[in-house]
Amino acid sequence: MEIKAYKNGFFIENNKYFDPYKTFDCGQCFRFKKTEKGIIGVAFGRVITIEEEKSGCYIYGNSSLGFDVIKSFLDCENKYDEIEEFLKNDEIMAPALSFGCGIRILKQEFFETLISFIISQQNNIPRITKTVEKFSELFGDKIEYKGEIFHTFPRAEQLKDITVFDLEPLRCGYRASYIIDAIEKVLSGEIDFSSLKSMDYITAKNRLLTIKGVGSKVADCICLFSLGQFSAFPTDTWIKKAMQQLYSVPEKEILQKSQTLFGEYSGIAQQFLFYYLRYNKKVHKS
DNA sequence: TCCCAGGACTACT
DNA sequence: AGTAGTCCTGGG
Repeated sequence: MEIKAYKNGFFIENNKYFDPYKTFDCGQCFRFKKTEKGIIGVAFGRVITIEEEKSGCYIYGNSSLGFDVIKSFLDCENKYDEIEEFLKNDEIMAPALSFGCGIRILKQEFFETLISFIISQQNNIPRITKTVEKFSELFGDKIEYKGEIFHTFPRAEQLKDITVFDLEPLRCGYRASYIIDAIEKVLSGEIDFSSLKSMDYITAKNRLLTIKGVGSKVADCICLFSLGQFSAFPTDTWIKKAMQQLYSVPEKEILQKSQTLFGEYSGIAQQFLFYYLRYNKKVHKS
């Protein structure tokens, strides 16, 4: 997908394989919201807006955005037309692909993804959003943009010496101690983004599993949404039900089956399935 | 009041 | 090795 520098921002010409609303509303990120014109939120320490016009999308930041950063964030390199075409060979997936066409996998900041998806367990999206927002308010940097206050998601260094007590305002319950463990492991270098990025999917996932509160599902979310591991197939309760009912796969074989069905694009298939299920709650009863 | 929500841990067999 | 119970919290 082509992205061009335009004034002090960027422009993406109308493209059926980039729908900002679907992309930011398919559950992969928690810090963007709808506006009248498009989407606004915080990532990479900046306020980012995406506004849809007749000819395409304009992307701006409160301060200048690196071309490479935004290109990577929106996963401009991958060819979603080809990927979707490939996944459409599976007739069960086909309707989900048509329905969700335009979803892209965001490549998000590692630390934010790690903490956000720890918070996400046994939780619902509105509350996850609130908790992540509160976390940023408490520990991140304040940004004022067009009369509105935003907060960056804190870097690990900004969270030195915090305890579960400091997280009490989050009201995130037992997850607080998990967050503390994650912060400690990142600060000690035990969990290190650049080394994780250099690992293959399975090795990276296993390393992530050493963090308390990070199980298979959360680890897969981190692999997919921040490490660019598209083989990852986050299996939450919805996906579990769908795989059991649509593909008649026993629970234990879901991950394996995803690899044979979708291979290196498992993560993309997962997002389309998830988006489809959330809006067509057919496969909801056990 | 009880039950559950985009899981994971712990303590049992 | 595999699996129930349990865990914080807020909304229905």
